[in-house]
Amino acid sequence: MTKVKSETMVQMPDDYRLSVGLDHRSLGQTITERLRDQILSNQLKPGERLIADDLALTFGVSRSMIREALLLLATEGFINIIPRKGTFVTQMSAKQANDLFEVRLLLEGQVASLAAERRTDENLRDLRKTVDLGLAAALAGNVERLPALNTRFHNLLADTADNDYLTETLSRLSNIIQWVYSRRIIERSTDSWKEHLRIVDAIEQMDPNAAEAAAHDHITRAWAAYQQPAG
Amino acid sequence: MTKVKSETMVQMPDDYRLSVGLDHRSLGQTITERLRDQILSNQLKPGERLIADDLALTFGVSRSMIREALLLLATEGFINIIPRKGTFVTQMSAKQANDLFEVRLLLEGQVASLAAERRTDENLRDLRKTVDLGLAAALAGNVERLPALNTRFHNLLADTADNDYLTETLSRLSNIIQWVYSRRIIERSTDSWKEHLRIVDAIEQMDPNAAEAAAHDHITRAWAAYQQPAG
DNA sequence: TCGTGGTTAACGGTATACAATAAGCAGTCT
DNA sequence: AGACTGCTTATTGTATACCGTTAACCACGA
Repeated sequence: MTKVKSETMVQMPDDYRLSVGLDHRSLGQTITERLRDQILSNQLKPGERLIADDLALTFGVSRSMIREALLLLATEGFINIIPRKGTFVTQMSAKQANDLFEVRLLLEGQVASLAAERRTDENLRDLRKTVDLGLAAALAGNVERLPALNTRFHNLLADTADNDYLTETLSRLSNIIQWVYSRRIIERSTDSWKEHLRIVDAIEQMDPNAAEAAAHDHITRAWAAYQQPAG
Repeated sequence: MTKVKSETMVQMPDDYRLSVGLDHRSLGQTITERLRDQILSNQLKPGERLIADDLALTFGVSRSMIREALLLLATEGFINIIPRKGTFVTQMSAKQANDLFEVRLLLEGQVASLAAERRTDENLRDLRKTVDLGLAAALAGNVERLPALNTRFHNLLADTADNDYLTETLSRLSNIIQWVYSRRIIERSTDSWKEHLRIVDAIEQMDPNAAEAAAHDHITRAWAAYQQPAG
């Protein structure tokens, strides 16, 4: 936005962003999100076939944008592109869900641990505020606010851990995790937020081991709930 | 971790693949690989701008395919798409390299640990064979074979750990790891393969903690070498 | 030296075309 | 009836042409 220093270098825009991968973009990105939302909200069901032309029509964009979105969603694991056969919403096997759980356990534990090492007072304040809101909402049965708060909490944790790659890796998985676990999230929301609280407590004490343990505990309980026969 | 039980679900093509995300496809995929190779081999240098039209011309494909490839490479972190400004080969800061190291340490440690728990005799045989080849090649100064063997070793480890998500997450990072660390890999190749050997020994004993420790040690040494002033 | 405005190259996105292929259907043969 | 065969159609993969928008460059004048 200010001066462009033209050096004898390979050309670089001066507001070059250090962040990993792509940043915000509009249409393709937007379509990706809208499609992902439809998958998350179960409007598009596992196993269902996605037809590019139809999607282009319903979203009112060109097929190029749909292709772009499908490609991205495939890298996130939401859909499965089988060349020349079609694109299908992913159906997760029990083994895959378990694999996902293992990875989540690992990553969230590390995030909590790093967050405990590196937190600032401001981080802590934000985390506390979010946990307060989340716990209150859970107790009040205010379920529609919970997913957003949950996402916020995990994003704050990631920020606090201050590792771009870890954050990106985890956030890549977190959408799909949310998808898999969603059917159980609501009914254990109060417990879940109490567990969040324990993580934040450990972070406040700057105790990495306790934070990691609390995160592991949280994920393990979520997993146990998920595995219980649906009721 | 064994059989997949097929449930009564929505329509599924009968050769539906269980794997995560997209599978093989040709052109876009091919272009992605070729571009990635050019980045890995430093033909395209960090900070360099990539112009879609030019790439389309030089690769002899349409801009659509280039866009597709660029999108994918951006998700892998090799390039950085800045809307309305351009696409640039990623330039990694010291902090980012460090972030990457932390994540790698975590993931490789977990892979080694799981591999130690779950290995079969066949896994072990394959790992040993690869390490033997790698160590021999390193000692013989046969450097051109090392990258492929290294990749093979890590792929075998991932297979042994038997967790699709972990494998995919790690492999997504491994390309870029290879890129970052490449300038130092060759000069410590013998040490590196001796460290691999220690990982395999621990896996043979099915000792997860030892395997994880050996993996951590390996990554930490690679990191230390990377950080030394270039010579 | 600093703006200021015009020009241009590249990008974001659309529309359209076409070959290749998978899937379904119709009819045929046994 | 059931299996085989070939036609038809829907959809994908890829290319191309096109246009509005914007960032970068350039020249000029104060």
